[in-house]
Amino acid sequence: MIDYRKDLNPEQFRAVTAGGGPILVIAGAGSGKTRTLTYRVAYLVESGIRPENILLATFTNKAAKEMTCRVETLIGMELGRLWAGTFHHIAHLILRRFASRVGLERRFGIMDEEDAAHLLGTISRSLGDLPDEFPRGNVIREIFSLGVNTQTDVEAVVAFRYPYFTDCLDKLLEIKSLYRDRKMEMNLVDFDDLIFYCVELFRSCPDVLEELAGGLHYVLVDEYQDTSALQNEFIDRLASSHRNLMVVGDDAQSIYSFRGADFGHIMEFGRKYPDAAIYKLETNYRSTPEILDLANRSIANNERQFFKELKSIRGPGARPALVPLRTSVQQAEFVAQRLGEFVLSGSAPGEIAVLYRAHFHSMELQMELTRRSIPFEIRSGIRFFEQAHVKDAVSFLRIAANPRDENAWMRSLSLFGKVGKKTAEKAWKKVSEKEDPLDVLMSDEFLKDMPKAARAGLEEFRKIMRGVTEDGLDGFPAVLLERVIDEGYGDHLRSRFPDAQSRADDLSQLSRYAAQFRTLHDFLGELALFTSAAEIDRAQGRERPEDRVVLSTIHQAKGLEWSVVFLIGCAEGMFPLARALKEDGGEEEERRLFYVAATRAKDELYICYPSMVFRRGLGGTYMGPSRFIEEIRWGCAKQESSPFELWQISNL
DNA sequence: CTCAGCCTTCTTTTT
DNA sequence: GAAGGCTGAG
Repeated sequence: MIDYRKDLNPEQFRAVTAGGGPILVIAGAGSGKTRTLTYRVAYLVESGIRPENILLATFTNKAAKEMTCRVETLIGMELGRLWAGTFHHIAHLILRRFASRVGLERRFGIMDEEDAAHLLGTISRSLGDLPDEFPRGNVIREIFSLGVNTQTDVEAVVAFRYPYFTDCLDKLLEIKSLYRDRKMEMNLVDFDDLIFYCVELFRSCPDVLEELAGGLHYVLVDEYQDTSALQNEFIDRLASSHRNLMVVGDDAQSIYSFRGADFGHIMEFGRKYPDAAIYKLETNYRSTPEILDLANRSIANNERQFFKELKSIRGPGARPALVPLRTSVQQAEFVAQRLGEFVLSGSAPGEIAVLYRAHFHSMELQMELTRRSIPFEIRSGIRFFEQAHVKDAVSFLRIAANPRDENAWMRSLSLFGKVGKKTAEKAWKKVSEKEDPLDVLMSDEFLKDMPKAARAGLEEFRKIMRGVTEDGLDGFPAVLLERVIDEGYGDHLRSRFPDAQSRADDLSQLSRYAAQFRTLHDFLGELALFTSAAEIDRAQGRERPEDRVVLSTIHQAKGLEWSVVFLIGCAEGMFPLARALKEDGGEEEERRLFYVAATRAKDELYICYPSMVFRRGLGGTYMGPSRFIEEIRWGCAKQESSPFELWQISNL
């Protein structure tokens, strides 16, 4: 039995042992939010609620995995059929079961963002001559996505967020409808569709909703401040039968408005559910008072927020260091040197993180760390499944799983010598005429009137596809993936990439991951929703020992903590990022991001900024320190009362 | 007509 | 560092 009183503070205890009904938990940074949620699940299970009657929605796969593990450790048993996962994951499970009720085929495939953007680009180009300022595929995708997530139409999104595309509106609407048709033809859905179709399903099929919501006695939502309108309706409906909905979040840490998140949802939860109980967690266990003081002073500059006062329970520590530097190269040298000193004095590298606003802010540091052979783990940049070679190899499997997936055909075909866009298109045309494109591929007819030069390549393609399809759909995904590599993709890698070995290693890792899935559909479905190699490691329970310094964007650092945090690139224009300030409420969102970054640190915080920023073309420009630094310093003329310790460069 | 290689452009944040 | 556009070669 768990001793809740002993393990939890009074604030947490009240939230964990609360009764039913709607509950809002405002959880400040480092106040034990995850602890509260995991104990709540444990508490429910110990009170006799069956795991399959509990739903726990999170934002990342990692958070879901971590929380289930922690609950299992707490209660000393496996949770089996607990509904835990990201919104997309849960929606995916539901949609597989009820696809036909919303007009989808049961075996639909999932497109990632890159595929979606590419398809949208192709569609818009097919509309003929477009002005140069017409949005590119990835921008169109963003516009549509924002529309779906905020539950508004394209007109509204363009009017409020993209007024400069007003002239393109008619074309955009046309593209949207073509996009919908093409997805249907190809039997594909995009990320947003997963949730959107579920909500449609709930709206139009009360019997389905009743069945699902009836089974969910308790619904818990993590990171509620980052939910979109669409996700909100999804959650509300799932909790509609029993109304035992507990949402946990912190309005001060809402940082995803760019993809439709609206922390208005957390602010207005009490109005939507007038009988909601509200609990606040305001004790911070993580950071020293000095670090917390800095964070509190910063966020105080925001107008729209819940009032709360985070208190540290820790003894005094060092003031956060403010480190002015001349250039980003010097900044990289400083961080690398300081890291070296920490490691020499016995700190574990895994207890240290370097955070930044945007991927490319870490370029110089990456080079410097490599030069000094300081091992680091980078949690940003290209995501594992979006790397070309991973998508290439997987595209053969996608054809096998869903022969109508034109994207996959085009991608695979184009990989071979002398097969370009035109030949690939021609091949697809021929193959898609018949009911089963794979039959045509294997027949003699396939090579007829194909360009002579391309025949060898097409033959190679056919060889791989034969390997992948000969067992029908009964082959194990891991085996099929190996076959793609053995039957020719391995050669392709070696001939094309200088780093073929490391790419091949990626694929073996992928194949090991694939081994846990029985069918191709299970594998491909999950694959689209996972995002990083690190997540594969975690999913397989072999997280490596923390022997590396972590480099991460602030976004990806949310919910994590380190003993020492370096926040780099705190120059005006880099952070807040000039482009983000153009958005409505952009400054406040950037400040929340600053708040998230600062509150990741337990013991020491270094805030670094280069004063010279090199920009493309025009040499170096002088940039002052971030306004987030200046506004905190303002009014603290005396160095003794400043929240910062100014770092002397001569230390370098 | 088709492909491949070179050039320019842009690079916020992510399930 | 990658994706689209342009141009020369086949």
